[in-house]
Parts: sequence; C-alpha cells; structure tokens
Amino acid sequence: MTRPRRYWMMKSEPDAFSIDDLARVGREPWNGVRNYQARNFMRDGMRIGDGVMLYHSNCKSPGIAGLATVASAAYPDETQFDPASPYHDPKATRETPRWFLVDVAFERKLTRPILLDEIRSHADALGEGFALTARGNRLSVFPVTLAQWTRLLSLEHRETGNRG
DNA sequence: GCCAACGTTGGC
DNA sequence: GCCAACGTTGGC
Repeated sequence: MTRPRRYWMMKSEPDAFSIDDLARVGREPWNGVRNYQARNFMRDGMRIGDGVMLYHSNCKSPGIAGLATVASAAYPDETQFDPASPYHDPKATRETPRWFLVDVAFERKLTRPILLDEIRSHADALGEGFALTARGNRLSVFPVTLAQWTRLLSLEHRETGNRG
C-alpha cells in the first residue's frame, strides 16, 4: 500500500554535516539521532520518497539549506554498537537496538538559504504549532505539513525585505 | 562563550 | 512516580 508523500524537517550542524556534504556523497545514513521522538518519526513515520528539508543549525546563518528525500526504510543506527563512536549507546544491543535511522538522498541545494529570521517572520502563516519556531524546540527531526512545505519553499524566490 | 530550555537519568 | 542534577541543544 502506498500513502501520500509526507514531509519532514531534519536539522544538522553544517560543521558536522552540511547540504554540501550531502551533495558530495549523494546519500547518507542519518546517524547520531539520540532523541526518542526524533527516532520515532524516522522509524515509524518516514517512507521512501518522503520530502526532507535540511536545516542548518548552530551556525552563523541558521536556516533551510536544501532538499532531500527519504531513501530507505528505517534500520538500526550502526553507531550505537560502536564503542569508538561518540554515538555509542552501551545499553543498545543488536538483539534490541535502541536507535534507528533512515538514509537521506540529496535532491538539491536551495538557490539561497531560507533563513530562520524569515521563517519567524512568517510564523503566522506556518501556524503556531510549527516545531521549528516553537519556543524552546530542540527536536532535530519533525514533520512538516504540505501547506508548511509549500509556504516555506515559496520564500526561496522571494525578496528578503518582503512586504507580505 | 553564554545561557535558557528541555530531555534524560537515577536516587529515593 | 517524583524531582533534582546533569547534559545537550541551539540562538545569540
């Protein structure tokens, strides 16, 4: 059975892994997510072909940098089993893995980043529940509605000093 | 580097 | 199950 395409936001620190890195490698296992809610979105919510906005966080100009697609079903994050990895989880076993990920495939870099400032200025249109601009939000993976996806992308080709 | 916000852990 | 301590996130 198929279901309609869904849309997601995934954050990454560009110093660690940026849209340019994804462009270079083409496809990447989205490892290192160690938050249960984010894990559940990947494990239970995502399907191959879903749309992904890649958001650059914890950097000089935070914002949406590019688009990707979900390229695999969820499977255990290998780094949880690796004692040498910073993502190692001593409580995870191969029999009962704790952390799951999906592969993410590069689609395109935006012609310009959609900056957090702009996203905030459109908070009304995006809705109060929009996780990215919700107060104190730290989730690194969360759903985006089709309406939010469309509105966000419409900002790509708009003047930054906008007038509504 | 600061610090507010938040999730997780662990003692009880 | 409570909650204080702690670690992390992420904008600034």
